[in-house]
Amino acid sequence: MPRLTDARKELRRTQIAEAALRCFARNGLARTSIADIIAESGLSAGSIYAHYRDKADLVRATAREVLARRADALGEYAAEQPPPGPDELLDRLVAAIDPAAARVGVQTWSEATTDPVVRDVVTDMTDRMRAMLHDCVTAWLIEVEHHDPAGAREHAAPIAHRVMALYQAELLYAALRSPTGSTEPTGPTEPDQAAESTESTEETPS
Amino acid sequence: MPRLTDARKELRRTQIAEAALRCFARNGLARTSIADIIAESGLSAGSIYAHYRDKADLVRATAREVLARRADALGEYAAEQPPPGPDELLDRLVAAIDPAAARVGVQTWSEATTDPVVRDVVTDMTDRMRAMLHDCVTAWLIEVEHHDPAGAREHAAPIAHRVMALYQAELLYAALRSPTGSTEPTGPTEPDQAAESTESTEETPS
DNA sequence: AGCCTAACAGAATGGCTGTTCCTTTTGCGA
DNA sequence: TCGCAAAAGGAACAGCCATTCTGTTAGGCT
Repeated sequence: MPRLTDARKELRRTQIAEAALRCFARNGLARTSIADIIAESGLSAGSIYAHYRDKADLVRATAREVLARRADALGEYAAEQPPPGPDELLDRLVAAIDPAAARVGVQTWSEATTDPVVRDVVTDMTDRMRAMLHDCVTAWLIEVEHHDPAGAREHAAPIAHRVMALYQAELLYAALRSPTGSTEPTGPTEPDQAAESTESTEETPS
Repeated sequence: MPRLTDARKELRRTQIAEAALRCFARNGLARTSIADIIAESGLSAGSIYAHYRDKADLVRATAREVLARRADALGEYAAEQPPPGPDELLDRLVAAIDPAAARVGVQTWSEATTDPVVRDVVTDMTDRMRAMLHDCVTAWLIEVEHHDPAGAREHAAPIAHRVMALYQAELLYAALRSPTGSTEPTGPTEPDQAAESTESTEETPS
């Protein structure tokens, strides 16, 4: 094959990224192997490594994807006229949460704890979303609440901060509420039995 | 050695768990190998496996530990007289956040996404903390705000929910703000600067 | 249409990881 | 104090996993 056209190349990249996303949502970032992604995407190792430098690169790409999708949703809501108020905005954002994406989102936060690149992606996206919220709340204060335009932005800042925080908490709750990972999609592996309680307290009198 | 006395056994368990905690805070749950924990604790594989069934068991134990520590801090604040209001309670909780513990806490959330046992631990602890907040806010409403005792509990519920959510979001921010892990297996973690004062929002959450 | 090159498939590999096994040591009960 | 069994040490091991390599194929450019 010659160098693929940009459109086709991007198509393959998203094909891989979405397969990875499904795997991550199912089994978590750490417990997803390249073999899993190969099985899920229907491609091969060679193909994947032709499009992503390594696994960390793929993780970063999906992290960007998940966060960007969220930011897009927010931007959509925030651009409406008249500008929605903070409570309504939060309600809409929460209602639009996709459990699978929420799981991967939380995993992304964890990854950000360790990987500086992912951390920057997360903080950038968070700041961007907060800025959009800030704009929206400011517009709402002025246009709907008839707040004094002079101090509106300043007044809106803590509100935007709070909406962002509450949204992220709801994201966490959605991730925890949704069912835990299933077995692998293909392959005859025995279903892993969940470990029983593992705490100490040996009551054996021996 | 015969079966160790209970006190000594628990001592070894916490010695291992705290070494693991440092490793997790430094490199993350997934990137921490048993070899790392061996090096950090100064013990051996045989010793570790005498006290914990496997790595997952150790992870679960540290997850419990981290969350329990947080719940204890909350319980301490909430038991004060007169009962602190939601804003002050949140400020205190946020000020008491330890960056290393916050990192491991976020990693715990991620693990809860995949491991049903950890998920139950996280949800149980979250519910317990929320219940404590609920009690505290109820007492505050009645004793400080002179709210009608009849509907106080009902009125306090959404407030407690919000405080919990805002606290968890601040935990996330602390985890992202703190420096990313080093590669050195150095011993004690140096305390990072605590979060600045969180501006109190204009009013109690509606 | 035809070539040329990069995408792709799939096996090979080497390093690392969790866990176990066996030996040595040592704390505790008697 | 003595002895024993459990705990600690640490090497060994088996399996997995990310990545690479070698052909093979097929898409775009001329």
